[in-house]
Amino acid sequence: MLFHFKDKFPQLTPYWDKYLEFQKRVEVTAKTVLLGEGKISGHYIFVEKGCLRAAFNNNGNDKTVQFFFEKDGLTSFESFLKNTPSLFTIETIEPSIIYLLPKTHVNNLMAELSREPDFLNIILEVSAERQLHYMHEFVSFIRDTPEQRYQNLLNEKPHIIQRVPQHYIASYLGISRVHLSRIKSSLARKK
Amino acid sequence: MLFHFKDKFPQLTPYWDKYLEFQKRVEVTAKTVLLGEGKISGHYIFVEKGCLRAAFNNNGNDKTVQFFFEKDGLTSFESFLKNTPSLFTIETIEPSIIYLLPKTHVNNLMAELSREPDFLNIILEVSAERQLHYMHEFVSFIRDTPEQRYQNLLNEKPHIIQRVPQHYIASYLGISRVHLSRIKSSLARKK
DNA sequence: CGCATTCGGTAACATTTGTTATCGCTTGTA
DNA sequence: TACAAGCGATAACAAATGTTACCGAATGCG
Repeated sequence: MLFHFKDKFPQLTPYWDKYLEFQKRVEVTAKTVLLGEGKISGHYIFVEKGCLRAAFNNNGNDKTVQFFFEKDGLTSFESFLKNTPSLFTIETIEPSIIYLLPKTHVNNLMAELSREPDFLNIILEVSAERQLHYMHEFVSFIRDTPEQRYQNLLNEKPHIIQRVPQHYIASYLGISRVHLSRIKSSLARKK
Repeated sequence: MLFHFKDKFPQLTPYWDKYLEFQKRVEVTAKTVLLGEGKISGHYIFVEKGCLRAAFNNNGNDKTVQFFFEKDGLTSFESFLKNTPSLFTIETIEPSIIYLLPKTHVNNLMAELSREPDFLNIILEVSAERQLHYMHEFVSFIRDTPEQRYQNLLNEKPHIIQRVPQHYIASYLGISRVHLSRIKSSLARKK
């Protein structure tokens, strides 16, 4: 779940701030697991500083699903919503500063927010955005070659490529580390 | 946008029925285009009988994104929401009976629905479902081989494989028609 | 009926991608 | 400092997948 509540919906700032006191600030090293695959998500996670990824283990192969950076908020959506074991591990890539808001408070916050007249529209907008995000990823797999997918990432989200170790990006693109390396050198040759 | 309003949320039936009179019933042959790629979506589409697909043209290659059957409701979500050109064509696969509800009425219906106390939760549930649908498709591309994706489809949505021409399924799986044919005969040999 | 069109199977060959192994560079740490 | 571990480039080979072409069956239509 990817919210940018404060920046995108300033009218909600008072709500958000009210729950600041319930957030637990933690500083963690790189590769710290914030939520293990199979565990039930119990917090909303807000990235103050650093960089995280959501990933899962597939027969010993580590597969990255998404990256998160400063000001991103997230949970393992399905797990958080339905109280089911998380399909993903959430772990830091860099040393990071994280705020954790326990689920009970998230629920209270939601209940309060639902009285805000704009809330329905905000929810619709946020939901639509997330839906379109995954839809575009999905369509890209049907439509594009791995090389094109890498170029798209380079054009649309260069910060990911700059900040994230390459083998994570390879698994995110659905290809092997070796092949991503080949794609890069092939693109360098073309120029 | 995939709603099963009537079946899943019986409390909304009166609203739905009230707008029945504004729906236009059409009977169309196979391969009828209901919404062209690049056009702006102006209707909510409900499938009474038959089978549709959403697809797009990629350098002359036809790529299928999703299939729809009886009781599915749909629009080109992004186009409908933002009044932007649709990324997808929506067309019939079989001769079909379709109900079309013009956008203005959809908006009115939404406005009325938003007064229903359950509506926020319903919207959340529907949105979450759709988000998870696309997320699972996306994860499947990262995780699974084409052969596994075909088997998943066979296990989870056999009606698609039974009803839809094979070359549409191939493009939906992100592979060539020839390769899907290979996968099928390889699976047949294994058994 | 006869014909064109659509659809799916198969083969041969080309290209892409994965796997394994090796190397060098960097970084963290004992 | 020295050593191990992580990371990325590259090569050689294997496997997966795409492309093109051809065939035959089914279907729709004159």
